[in-house]
Amino acid sequence: MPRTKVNDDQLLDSLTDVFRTYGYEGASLSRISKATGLQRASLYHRFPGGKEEMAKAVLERAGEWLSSRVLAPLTGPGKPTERVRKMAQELHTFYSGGKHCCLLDSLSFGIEENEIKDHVRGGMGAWVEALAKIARETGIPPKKARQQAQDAISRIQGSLVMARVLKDNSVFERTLSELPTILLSHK
Amino acid sequence: MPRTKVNDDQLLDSLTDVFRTYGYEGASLSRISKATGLQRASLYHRFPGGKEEMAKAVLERAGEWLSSRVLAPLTGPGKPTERVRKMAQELHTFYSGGKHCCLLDSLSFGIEENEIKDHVRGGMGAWVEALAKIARETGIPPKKARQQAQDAISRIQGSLVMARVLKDNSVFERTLSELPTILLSHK
DNA sequence: TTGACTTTACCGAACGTTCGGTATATTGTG
DNA sequence: CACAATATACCGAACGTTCGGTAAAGTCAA
Repeated sequence: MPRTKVNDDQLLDSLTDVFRTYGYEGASLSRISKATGLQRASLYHRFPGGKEEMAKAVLERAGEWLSSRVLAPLTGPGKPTERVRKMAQELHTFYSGGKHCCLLDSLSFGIEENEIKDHVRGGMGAWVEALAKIARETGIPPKKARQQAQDAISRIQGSLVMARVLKDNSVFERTLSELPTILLSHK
Repeated sequence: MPRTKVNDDQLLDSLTDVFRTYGYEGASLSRISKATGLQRASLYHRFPGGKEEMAKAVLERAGEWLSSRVLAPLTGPGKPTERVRKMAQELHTFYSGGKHCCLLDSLSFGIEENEIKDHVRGGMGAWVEALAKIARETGIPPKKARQQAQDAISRIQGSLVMARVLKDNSVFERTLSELPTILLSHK
């Protein structure tokens, strides 16, 4: 069989880039075609379900990425503080130092309630839960642990918004460096 | 001459709603037409410059709103803590308790660098500066004051994102209630 | 007061372009 | 050849925008 022009991983990389930059609606097939180097029909060959299937595949892989790289360090060995610092490192890579938008934000923007939004909601919910868990492990009461987990993610999301609006990723960088304090403070 | 079907204020209200929900690209003339009750051609009578002029008018008014209602209390009478609490109240109204997106976020999403994005950037910059100023007034060193101002806005933006994704405004509500602490902490 | 004239607000229809999606043809490899 | 992968050409619908025209309110001379 003829060699694929781009392999699945490269394809999903490009798709992820378009979806997180433009959102679901804004990710037109023209933009996707240009970003991937494949014509419309080729895209429909790889994703018979069209744009929605592309978005779901992107979300699927991002979810695996979140689990295996961002959340996994939280349950690994080492002191909790050190584990959170490790997560911050992974987040720095994931968001390219604040230059990228969050897929969970982009893909939930400007669309009606649907499966994609459900998927996104589930992803963020899992993230909150994972952060709350490690906070509880350090002896923080459940309710407070949950609040600090929410605050941590809220600050990550907010700093990414500020980075995009202000074209300045300094708040994002500082937020990541303060993550252990934000999440594990016993005050 | 004939009566206007909707006055300028009502018109801008509807426009604001569409732009902050769908972003610039996502705010199609069809959606705008439906939201305002005016046909496409009528919209071009009110805004000869088209969609871009509509967005600029919306931003203009939002900027005035920000200055007169959100930022003004910060320079008014009363203890700093009380003034920040007042701003939080206004923000609660502005964002309808977290049910609305932030226009600065929506309108800077998914578009290339242009006048609108400049306008948005200026608005957020002014907001940061106003918050940093009141923090400095309480004796917080300039650098730390600026960081706390950034954190305050970062948390507001992030909690609005979370409210949209999770369909739960509790983080937003709590963030507003903690604003005085976030902004004016001397720790 | 009347009727002609101007101004203003709005609308229906159409412009060329792009949208998401598809049917068909071409290409390249086993 | 068989068959997967990509490309070409096209579809109806929606995009932002423009144009010609209609109806209502204001102006003003007769």
